[in-house]
Amino acid sequence: MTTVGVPAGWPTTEEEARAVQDELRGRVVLDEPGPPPGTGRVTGVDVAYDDERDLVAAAAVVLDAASLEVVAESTAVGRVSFPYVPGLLAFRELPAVLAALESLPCPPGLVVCDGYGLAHPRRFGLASHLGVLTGLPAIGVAKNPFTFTYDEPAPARGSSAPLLAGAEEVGRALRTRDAVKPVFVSVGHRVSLANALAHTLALAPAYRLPETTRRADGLCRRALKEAAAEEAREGAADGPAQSATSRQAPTS
DNA sequence: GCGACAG
DNA sequence: ATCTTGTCGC
Repeated sequence: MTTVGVPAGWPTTEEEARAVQDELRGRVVLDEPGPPPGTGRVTGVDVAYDDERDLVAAAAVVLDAASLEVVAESTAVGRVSFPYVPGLLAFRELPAVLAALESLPCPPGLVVCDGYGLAHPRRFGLASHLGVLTGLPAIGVAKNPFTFTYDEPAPARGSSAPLLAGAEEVGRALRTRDAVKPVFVSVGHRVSLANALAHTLALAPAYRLPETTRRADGLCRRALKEAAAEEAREGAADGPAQSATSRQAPTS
């Protein structure tokens, strides 16, 4: 069990949060290709909320990039530290995500986020922010185009089209399944766009979303339900504090 | 000013 | 994100 406290100096207001993004975006590294797709480890992170009970649960699931089998996983539960504001998602999700990542029993390798990296109003979305704070290579795979525009990619799996902010390409709309709505991939930190696309495709052999986000989504939802149940059980005394759990897949 | 808007 | 049953199709 680890603690999920809010990082020191975490912004309280939208103005502070935007100032943090403006200051940190200069630290994003864009000239590294990142780990080769299909090798090493890839970690998916996701967060689930219960605003009623002021609970947030994050999960980190480490997969073997070649087999897509789960190598390790961890969860972290805490209190909501920031409201959802378009463009400031990282301030709502990162405290719990960072806690989950820190409680992993092994290195995460490439981190795949549920959201955007460079495809962001100030070019500093969740995946870039996570990358800068942890130093880890990171990419963003989102389910919606946010405020960006794109032309429909060809229907075949693997085809993609530029995700545009005006005339600037901030990512790609990538088809992971034939004739199914594309996912929106953008670079986070220390990974090239070409590799971000290759990783995403390799992680989504059967479903629209990468296995990393599917596994992390399922795990954080379970963790949230358990936390809500415990909250009710304890009558919300001191609150179930903020904790994290992790486990390693058995080596057979 | 109004509407849109990752999760 | 979350509220939510069944249903159409491979």
